[in-house]
Amino acid sequence: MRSSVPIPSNLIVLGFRALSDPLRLQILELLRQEEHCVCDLCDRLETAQSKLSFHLKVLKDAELVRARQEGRWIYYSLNLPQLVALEQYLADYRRFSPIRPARSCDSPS
Amino acid sequence: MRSSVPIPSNLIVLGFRALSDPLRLQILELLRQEEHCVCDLCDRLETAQSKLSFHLKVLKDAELVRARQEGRWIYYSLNLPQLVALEQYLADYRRFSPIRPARSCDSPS
DNA sequence: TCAATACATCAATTTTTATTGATATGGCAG
DNA sequence: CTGCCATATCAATAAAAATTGATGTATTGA
Repeated sequence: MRSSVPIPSNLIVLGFRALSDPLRLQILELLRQEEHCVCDLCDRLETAQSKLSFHLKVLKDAELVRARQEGRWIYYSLNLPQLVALEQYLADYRRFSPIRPARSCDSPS
Repeated sequence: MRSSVPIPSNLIVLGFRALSDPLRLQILELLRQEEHCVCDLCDRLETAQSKLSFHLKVLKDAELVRARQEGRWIYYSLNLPQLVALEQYLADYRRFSPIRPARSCDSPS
C-alpha cells in the first residue's frame, strides 16, 4: 500500500515555487499596481531582458500572471485568482488544524 | 540608484521555497493533525530517514515547523503563526491590488 | 522591402537543491 | 559501561534551476 497522504496538486507546488524567489516577488510587487511590459520591468528592476523573460515564464507557468499582447509589447498582469488559491491553501492550515494544547513549554534552547 | 522595488524578507522567500515541494507539503499535511516524530513520518511517507531529516530541516529553517525533543524522539509540529504570515503576505495582493487600466508603454508617465 | 524594436528561446555554464549511503551523536535500557 | 535506537549530519553524486550571451521571431514604421 502506497502512502495515503494526499499529494498536493501540481499547480499549488508550481505556485509556491514561483513565489520562492526575490526577483519574482519583486515582479509581482510591480504588477500589483498596474500591468507592465517587459522592457518596463527591465528598467524598474535593472535586470537583463532574457533573465526577466525566464522569470516571467516561471510565473506564467504557475498561472500567477497573465500576458496580453498589444502591438509589439506584451503586457503582464497579476492573475489574482491563482494568488487567492494559494492563499486559500494556506488558510486551510489555520482553519482545519486543531490547536493542540501547548504542553509544558520547557524549550530545550 | 538601485531598484526602488521593495525586496521581500528572507523569511518569506524561505517560506515559499519550503512549500514548493510535494514531499514537504505532505509532511505539513501530516503535521496538521498532530505532531509526529521522524520515524513516524518515515513510515507514513515511505521515505528514507536521512531524506526526511533534510526536508524537515528546510521546513524548520523556514520556521514552518517546530521541533520538540522528548527522550530520544524528536517531535515535529506546525508553526502556525508563520503559515499565517505567508497567508497574509498573499492576502495583501488581493486586498491592495487596484485593478488599473493599461498604461501604454509609449505614453508619457 | 528594410531596419529597428520588443520579446522569446536556446545553448553553455554556473549555482542551487535533492538524493543516497555512511557515519556521528546522544538518550536510554540492560 | 555497552549496545541499540532515533535522529542529524556529512560527503559524493545527481538533478534541477538560474544566469548569460547569442540568435530567432513578430511587429512596426520608414
